[in-house]
Amino acid sequence: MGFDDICSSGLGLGLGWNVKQENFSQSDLQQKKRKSLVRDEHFFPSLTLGPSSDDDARKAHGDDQQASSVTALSSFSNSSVKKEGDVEFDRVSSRVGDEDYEGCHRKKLRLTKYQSAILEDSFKEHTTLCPKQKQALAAKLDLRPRQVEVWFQNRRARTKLKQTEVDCELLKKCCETLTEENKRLQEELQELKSWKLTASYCMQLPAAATLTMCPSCERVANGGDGPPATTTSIPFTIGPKSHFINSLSHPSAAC
DNA sequence: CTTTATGCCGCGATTACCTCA
DNA sequence: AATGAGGTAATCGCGGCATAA
Repeated sequence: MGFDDICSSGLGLGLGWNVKQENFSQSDLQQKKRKSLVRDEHFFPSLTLGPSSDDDARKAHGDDQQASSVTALSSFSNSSVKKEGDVEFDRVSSRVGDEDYEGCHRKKLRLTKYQSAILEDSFKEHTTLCPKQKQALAAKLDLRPRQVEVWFQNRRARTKLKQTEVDCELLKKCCETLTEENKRLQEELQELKSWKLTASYCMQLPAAATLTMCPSCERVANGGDGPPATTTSIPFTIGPKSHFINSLSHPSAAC
């Protein structure tokens, strides 16, 4: 990968979040729309009591993992009942969740392959969900909407983390390339400086003694012995940079 | 029009659980 | 069997935004 490749990769030094921020700004728009939706629509969380539905769902999905007791930890509580029918119901109940978990530590749900696959597919389509989509997805996967919401949040976080790592790597490479370039330019500058010294020294000497012949292209400058066939009337002048620098350091490689 | 209160949502940081080597 | 590491679901707290009063 060359320097140009790296620098044209669209990566800015501000850590290129362009794509993602686009996504988020879109989601912001969605969010704004959503907020107006929320007030007009009523979502009714699907409450299940006991683990049976979970088991059924897992059987139906051909799950190979043990059914967790998540449903048993569902948002069924006094506070939940009070807020049933409220849009905020699921979120509020889940945030009060720890108290609902019968005073025990939280259990951890392990998503099935089927659930993960569906969620992944959905994430590919849109990284954020409107309440309707969330509700539908939750119903489809037999999860609580809050769980779907959490999954999307964590998924976004993982994506961002991965992207950060990728950007970090690119920046590292970019830094290495620039360091190399800097080193090369420093060396070139040194050569130019040393040539300048040499040139100013030569200018102080008689032309005949110094300007004889370019060792590479064999062009003779004013030597004073009459013009040979290949002689030009142009004094030995500075050639193109590369020629000149090379002829100083590696005379044989010049021209 | 401005201010204040409220609700909703996403995010970052963190915790807690689970699996696997 | 014990254990440490890694993955990830779940929680907490905060800030931004929209809306109603």
